[in-house]
Amino acid sequence: MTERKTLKDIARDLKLSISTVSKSLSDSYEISESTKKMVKDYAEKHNYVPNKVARTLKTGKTNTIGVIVFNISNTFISQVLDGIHKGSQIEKYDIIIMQSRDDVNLERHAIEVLRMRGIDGLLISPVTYNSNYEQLKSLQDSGIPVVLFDRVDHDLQTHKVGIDNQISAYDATEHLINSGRKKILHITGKNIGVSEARLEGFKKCLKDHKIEFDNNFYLECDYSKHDEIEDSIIKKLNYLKATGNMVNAIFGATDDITTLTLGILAEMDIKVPEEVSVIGFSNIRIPKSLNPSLSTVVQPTEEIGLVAFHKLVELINAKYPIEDYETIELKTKLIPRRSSVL
Amino acid sequence: MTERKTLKDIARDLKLSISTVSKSLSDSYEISESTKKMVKDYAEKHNYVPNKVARTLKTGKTNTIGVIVFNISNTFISQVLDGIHKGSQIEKYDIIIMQSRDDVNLERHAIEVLRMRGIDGLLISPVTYNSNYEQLKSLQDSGIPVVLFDRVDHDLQTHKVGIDNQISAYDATEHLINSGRKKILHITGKNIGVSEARLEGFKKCLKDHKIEFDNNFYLECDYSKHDEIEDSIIKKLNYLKATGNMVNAIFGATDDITTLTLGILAEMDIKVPEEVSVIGFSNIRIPKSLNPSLSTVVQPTEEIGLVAFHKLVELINAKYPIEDYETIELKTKLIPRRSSVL
DNA sequence: TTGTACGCGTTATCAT
DNA sequence: ATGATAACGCGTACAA
Repeated sequence: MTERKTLKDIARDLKLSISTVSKSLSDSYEISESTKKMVKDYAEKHNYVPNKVARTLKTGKTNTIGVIVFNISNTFISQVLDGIHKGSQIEKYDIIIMQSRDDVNLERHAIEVLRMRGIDGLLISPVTYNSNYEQLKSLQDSGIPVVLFDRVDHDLQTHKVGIDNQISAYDATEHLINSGRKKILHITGKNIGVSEARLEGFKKCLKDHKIEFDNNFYLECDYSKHDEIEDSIIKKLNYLKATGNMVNAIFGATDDITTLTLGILAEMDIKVPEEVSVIGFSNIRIPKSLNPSLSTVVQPTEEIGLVAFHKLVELINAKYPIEDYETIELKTKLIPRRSSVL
Repeated sequence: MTERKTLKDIARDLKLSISTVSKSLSDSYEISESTKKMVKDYAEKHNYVPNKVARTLKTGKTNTIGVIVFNISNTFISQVLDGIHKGSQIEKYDIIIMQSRDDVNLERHAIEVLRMRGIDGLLISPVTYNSNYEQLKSLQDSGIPVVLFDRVDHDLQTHKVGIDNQISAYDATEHLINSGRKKILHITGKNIGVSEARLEGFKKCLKDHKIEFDNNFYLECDYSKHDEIEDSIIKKLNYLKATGNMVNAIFGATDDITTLTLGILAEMDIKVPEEVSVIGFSNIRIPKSLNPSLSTVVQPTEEIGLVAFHKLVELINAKYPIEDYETIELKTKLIPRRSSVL
């Protein structure tokens, strides 16, 4: 077992002082070319790797940012993470990812862990409206900037990066209405920071088309009990069917909900789009492989991650506290496919 | 902006020594209950959080493990990561994830970064057979254990956690043959550490059924050029069609390949399974929402992550160097659905 | 029961 | 051009 070399080891072996070695490796102008070359060669040969932990302790810069999401294996999230990762490659930041699993307490724990470990900044898609406001605020106050993404419905004063939820929902709803459907079931997640704006867009569209919002055509799923989502959708559809009040269209407010719904409809042998049209927010890469190909509101997932990351780095590097925070709403794209077109 | 409190601050404020404070917070028996209470209360009130960086420098333990995968947003990978995460919650480890993007040089860079930053262990799904063998070996030699998962076709001596690729492929192939298909196109990734065993299982099954392996019915996709995979599949299918040598079944060796293939077949208006049966390795959560519902070899993704993680922790905590490494092959499950059943 | 002093590996300041 | 030394925050052996 070969232990890691340190500056001290090299200094001893080369009969130099630690500081000379340190300066050589960082290519300081104070050191002669010959010495630099000798040190570098020696370091290379014995594959010296600087100890970032020590450097961090000294400089106070961790060169690490924390990311808190509800679930890494969610397709939308994993694509946003991809964007964040791309940014981090350019800016030389490491990424630590923590999951909240849509549980406020786990989210608080994640924030605590990241704070202890030391991060230069935090990207977070919060569990609910204003979840852990105090903790995030305190993190900010201690000099660690925070940027919100995706679920931006939160009172924390900072940059926020999401999409124009209301407009996107409006457009998707209108697409259903224009194809002749008026009995639209709206399925969404409970209090997940985007649901409200999407519902508003949905309602506004109904109103503009003189359709009354029917509370029977509304279902809220509890994201913190992820396994129950499927059941609650099944129950709702069965109920509507049994009461002779079946819808002819479904609006899915998240990608989990939308793809689950498609599978359920297939199992219930309900024809899409003949009997029920479906449109949804979705970011799976395979909507065209779905049954049937799914009409979707596509979010610029990678871009969300990338933009949020750059905004965070901007805050990290800011010399003076920023007061002028902005909320960035990226554009979505409506892609009609077979699930909503007869 | 409120700066972070340190032990020193608390000691000063409470007129105690740093070590008394330190010992109080770690609940040392040496300190009187009253002092401990006072210190803890004060720390709580001023929300003191210990500096993990300093602790790491002192103890040499980072309580962090590194994970290197080719792409976090791949469904299979993100589910494995989920398993790793679950394990880390129990064992109180932090996770740093790096992406290799199926590029040997990026993989090497990731290893370097993790080594600098300091990790207690590494989980890796390597880019190719024996990729960065030297670096991984050297990491091991410096006392950082490494565990391979998923792509375990690598000469590094260590624990490896994957699936019984050969048997799984054999069973999937046999399923196609039993449903009457003999002209089977095998689509796989080039040199990705699982492809070989899966191909072997495939070939063995053909042989056992007295079907000759036809090189025309074999396609290798370059994973490091991910965008080109779709094109190469389309080209292959068109070629087979044009030469009047179309297959009546497709075996997809990875989930990316399989779902892409389904989408392509739909666009080419080739009926599945009437004209072409499809079976594949896949771990998307929605195979039953696919078009048509996809027959799959389901891998125990989360379990792979969990087991690999626990094996790694075992190595980290091992008092003496382990010589007796094991390769764990978890069981897969074949789920026939509409894509392969007439 | 509490305090003193040192070291982890690095960077930075100040001498030589 | 090179070296000595302090400091980052914590844990711990040892002293009081």
